[in-house]
Parts: sequence; structure tokens; C-alpha cells
Amino acid sequence: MAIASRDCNRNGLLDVAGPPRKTKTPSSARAITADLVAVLVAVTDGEPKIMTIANAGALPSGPFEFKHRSLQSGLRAWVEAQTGHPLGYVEQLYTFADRGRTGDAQSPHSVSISYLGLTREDQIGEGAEALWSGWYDYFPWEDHREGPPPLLAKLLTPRLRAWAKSAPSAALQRERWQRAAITFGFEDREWNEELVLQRYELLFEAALIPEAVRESGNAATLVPGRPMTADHRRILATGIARLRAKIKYRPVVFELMPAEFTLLQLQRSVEALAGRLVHKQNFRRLMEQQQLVEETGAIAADTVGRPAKLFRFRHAVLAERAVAGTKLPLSRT
Amino acid sequence: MAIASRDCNRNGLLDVAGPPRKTKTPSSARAITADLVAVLVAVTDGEPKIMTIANAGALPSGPFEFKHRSLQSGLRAWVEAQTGHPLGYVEQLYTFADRGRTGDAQSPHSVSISYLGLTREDQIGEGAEALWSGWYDYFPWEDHREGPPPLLAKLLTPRLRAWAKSAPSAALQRERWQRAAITFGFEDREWNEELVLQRYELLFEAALIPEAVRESGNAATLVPGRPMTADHRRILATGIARLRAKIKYRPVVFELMPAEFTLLQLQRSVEALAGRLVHKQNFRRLMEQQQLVEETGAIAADTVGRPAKLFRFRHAVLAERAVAGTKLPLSRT
DNA sequence: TTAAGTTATGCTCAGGATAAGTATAAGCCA
DNA sequence: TGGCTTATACTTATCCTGAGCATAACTTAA
Repeated sequence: MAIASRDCNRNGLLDVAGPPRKTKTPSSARAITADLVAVLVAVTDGEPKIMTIANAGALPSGPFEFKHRSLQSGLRAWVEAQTGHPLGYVEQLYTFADRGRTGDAQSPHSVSISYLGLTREDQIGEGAEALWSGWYDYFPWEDHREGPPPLLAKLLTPRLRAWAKSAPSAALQRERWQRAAITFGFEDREWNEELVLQRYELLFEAALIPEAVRESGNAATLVPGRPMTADHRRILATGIARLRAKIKYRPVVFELMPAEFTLLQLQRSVEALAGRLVHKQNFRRLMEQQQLVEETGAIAADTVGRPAKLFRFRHAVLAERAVAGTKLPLSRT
Repeated sequence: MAIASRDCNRNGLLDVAGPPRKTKTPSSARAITADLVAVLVAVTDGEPKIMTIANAGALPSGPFEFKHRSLQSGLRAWVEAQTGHPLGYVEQLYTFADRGRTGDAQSPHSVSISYLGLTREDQIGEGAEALWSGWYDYFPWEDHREGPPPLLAKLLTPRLRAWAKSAPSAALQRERWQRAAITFGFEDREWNEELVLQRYELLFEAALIPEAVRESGNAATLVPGRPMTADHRRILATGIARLRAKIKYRPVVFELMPAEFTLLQLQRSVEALAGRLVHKQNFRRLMEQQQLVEETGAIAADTVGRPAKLFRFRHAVLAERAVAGTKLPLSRT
């Protein structure tokens, strides 16, 4: 059946010759299992939360069912039943299928399809074991809202430097350190909040993460941050990275907000996600000139300081234009 | 979007209570099959090509194998064997698992994991049925390098208008037309080259695409553009959209270029992908000020007009900095 | 009642990025 | 040599962005 050329031919990862999508599981060896993993995000009081299970040690996940029209609609239905709130925005994250990913060598024939979903924190369904956990519990080094967190300089930097030094050759040592410096913003490089996954993977590679060492690790050399089952923390990192990138060119923050909000609340939500502060006046200017929000006419009650106007998301923008950024010097002729 | 109700809860799409990733195929009903689909892109003489099989009617695809360490490395090995060229850049595209996706109702328990890969067109392995096809054969309306293609005004616009008009209510009619206008840039809106997938899906919904009507369609009302098996054209649209977005913030074009090239060749490649022209002088300024390229010292031979300097990609940039764009009014304090 | 603290909101300003165009250089070929 | 083509340098106007100042509108504690 497999006709691909050369030596990798014997097993043919991709079967060029055969007509596609007609392979009806020729051998049962090809039957695998799939499950879904969800990164469900909410922001409450300026803190980003994710839904967790297993005593905050895992993301909600479960076996794949073909009941629904699509994965997306299935996930949506499930979350709505769980939280009682409509799942505003759903987006596929990544499909993980690397061998040995789970640490469970015997059953590698599994695929995880992960999704990112945005909701609001509210009561979670009755008997559920689920709860909302702050996402910075899992990634303490990602919160730069009050400046670089102390553990960066105190713990991460020296340990990453030690890891770099432990490389066999001088060239490799430099390479490792440069990678660390770029992803973590050492040596007065800029902190790039989008590199969540790269940072996690670097720490993993440097064996500073419990998941990387499992049984064998001596906790003393590890880095703070709550671990998760299997590769769930990596999936979470993927989700955070995606969301941090997305809020910059798509109006998705609003999925995390109540119907009415002040501009400061909106700003705090953005800052919570991005893990860093934004310039207040400029943020407000951006919102207004892009016409993303409109005044409700009401005024926030119960506040310190001057009361703020309440705004709502202008859903119309979604219909009016396709929001997207460009960076090529396109010519308009 | 249809919102499924709560009754789906009975079977728990996601199994919150159970510990994750320990589901060892409780019932064989959960065993599914997976396959890979690859969107392999090359640019030759300023034309974007994709690798196809089945007489240009399908993307390379095949059953999933767990032989390799990861999906990615498996794909890479396969492509290198096929083309004789290293696969420069690989990125996961999307996992399709919607029911009824293939039109084959009997075996819906299949998942397709798709990848985007960038190479260069060269000899394809001997016995292979694979060949490179221009991607605008499949999406003629996407090529705006010589202005909006005539078929847009001549065919697409009237048929989409008819489709809009055929909606039951006036509100729906307006909504449909507005969607069409945004995605296709009607009524002096800007053409947004990134909306490849949205445009395809709109045409699909309007039943202007052969894949949407299958057996039942009368070709007269369809729209030009070569169809593909199953949902391969949708996957291709996903790939094109992703690539068009990516070239704007990541230096991936270089994966499609030979080792040495002139700035005009580079520009032509970008234009081929984006489907529109860029401003020559500004493009060149961008390349230089970002230090993405460096002169080789050599000069292009065999040219009309003044000979151009040859450049090469400065691979060092990848190590020096993490290229990424930001659009939030971040405060630097 | 007043001063101090807090948040909201309007406005300015400088520097940089962007889009576009002008001008000149350097090759080819008839 | 003149005309065609492409390469490359420079200029200009405009817009965007980051940053800061100033003032308004409240609350709270002295």
C-alpha cells in the first residue's frame, strides 16, 4: 500500500499513491484513541483563571466522542452545561501526538486535541470536581504586572545560567545562554510576553520543571510553579501564549467581560492576560478610535475616585469590518 | 452557529470527574483512525505551488503512524525522502474532525491532522505520483497581483448577491451581503488577503463550490477553481491563510528561497504568497533595517536591466532576537 | 470644611514607522 | 547613442505610538 520512495518508504508515513481518505483502517494497528483537553479561561477581579480538575492538577479532559457535529460544538455544549454560561469564543489550540508525551510508554497511540475557550467565572455545575485556579500559580514567572517577579533574578537566572554552563562545548554554552536570554529577556533585552511556551520548554529542557524529571527529581533544584498531570502544563502554556497574541489583533477580551464594564476594568483584564501593564490614556484612546466600545449611558457605582462611565462591547464591529493587522509595505495601487 | 443544548451532558464529552489521560479505550467505540494531510508549499518563478497527488486533485495524505518521535519529525522525514530537499519549516495547521466532513457518512470516526510545510520545488522522487500545482488554480479569486481578477466582478459578485437575495428575511439578506462584502472587499472596502478561509467557506455555504454540492450540482452556477477530494481544498485554504498571515511577522519566506537571491526575487515570492504587490523601495528598506538579509558580495548574472546584488538570509537574526509584533499600548516603566 | 487621595478623562508633543514618490545609477539592446 | 529595464538612494507627508501634563469628579479622613 505504501509507495513512497527511498528508505522511509517501507512504512510510508504519508501514502502518496493511494487515493486519500479511503483508508479504512487496514490493520487494527492504526486504530488509536483521541481525547480532548480544554483550556478554559476566565478573568475575575483582574486575575486570569483557568478551569481545572483533579485538585487543580489537571485541565478538564476526556475521551473523544463523535456525538456532535464537530469538536467545537461538542466542547461548547459541554462547557455550557458545566458553567451555566455560554462559551463565548472557542478556538482549536494544538493536537499533541508525540510519542512518550504522557510518560506512559505502553500506550503511545493516543492523540490529544486541545481547545482554548473564553468564558466568565460563575458557579460551576453541581457535583463537579472542577474549580477555577489562577493561571500564574502555574507560571509565576509570567506575571510582570508589578515589574519582573523577584524569582526571576533570584532563582531562574542563576539556574538557567548553570544549565547553560553545563553544556559540553563552549559554543553550546553560548547558544543555551542566548536562548535563555532571549526568551526571558535577560541582559536588558525586552521581555516578550508571548513567549510563554518557549519559556516553559526551555525550563523543561533544563530540567527545572517537575514534569521533566518525574520520579527522579530532587525538588531543591526545581523552579516554583504548580505542576500538572502529563503534558497539561505545556498545553496551558500554549493556550496562554495564543491568547496573549490574540488580544492584540482580535477583540476577544470582551468575551471575558461582563455585559457592562468600565474602561479600567477592561484594561485590568487585558493586563491580567498580558501579564504586564498598559498605558492608561493610550489604551483608552485605542479603544475609542477603533470604536470597539460604546457608552451605555450609565455610570459605575460603588467606586473610589471619580466614577467611570460604563461601556459595552460594540458587537457591530465584528460585522462591519474584518479586524486584522498588516505589516507588509503593500502598495495601494 | 448552532448552540447545542444541555442534554449532551449525559455522556460527558469531557469527563470531568475521572483522572485525565488514563482512559484506556474503555469501549472500542472510542477507537478511531487518524491521518495526516500536508500542505507543502514552494515558490518557483514567482508562482506559489503546492504538492498534490491524485492528478492534482488531492493533497498528500496518508494514515497516521506512530513510528516517529513526533508527527512533525515523521512528516519531515517523509518530505525529505520525497523531494530530496530538507523541509525547512513545519507547522501544524488544524485538526479536522467534524462529522460528515468527508461526505462519507459510514466512517465518520476519523480525524485529520494537517500540517503546513515550506520547501523548494525540485525533482520529486521518481515513481511518485506527486506533482507541484499552482495554488491559484484552486483559488483563482485570491490572486490580486494584477489588480482584482476579472472573475470577481463578472462571476463572484453577482452570484454572491443572488445568494444573499435568496435569504428568507430582509435582515438575513443584509447580513449575508455584508459578510460577502467584508470578506471579498466589495463596495470599496479593502481587500484583505488573509481571509482566504472565510472566502472559501462563504462560497461553500453559497453552494458555489463543487465540493459543496457534489453529485447534485449543476456546473453552470458554480465558480471557477479546481476542486479537490473531500475537504482538502478547505485545508489548503487554511494553509494559505496561515502563511499569508505569518510572512508578516516571521521571517519564513526565506525557507522558500534559494541560498542566494536578489531583493526583487524575494519581493516576488512575498507577492506570490500574499497575492498582491508591495512597494519596492519600502520593501527593500524594511528588509535592510530589520537586518534580515546580508549581501553575499556577488552580483546576479543573466539579468535584464541593472544587475542586482545577491543577498542571503541572515540566519543569525533567529538567534539574536525573538521576532514578534505587538500592538498594545504597553508601558515601558 | 478642607486637604489629601483616588480614579477618570482630555490634550499635547516628540519620535518613529509607513506609504508614496522623485531622482539617479547601471546594465542591456537595437 | 537613445531607449528600455531594473537597482538603489533619498525625500516628504502622514499617521501611529509612547509618554506625560493637566484637569475633573468623586471619597475619605483630619
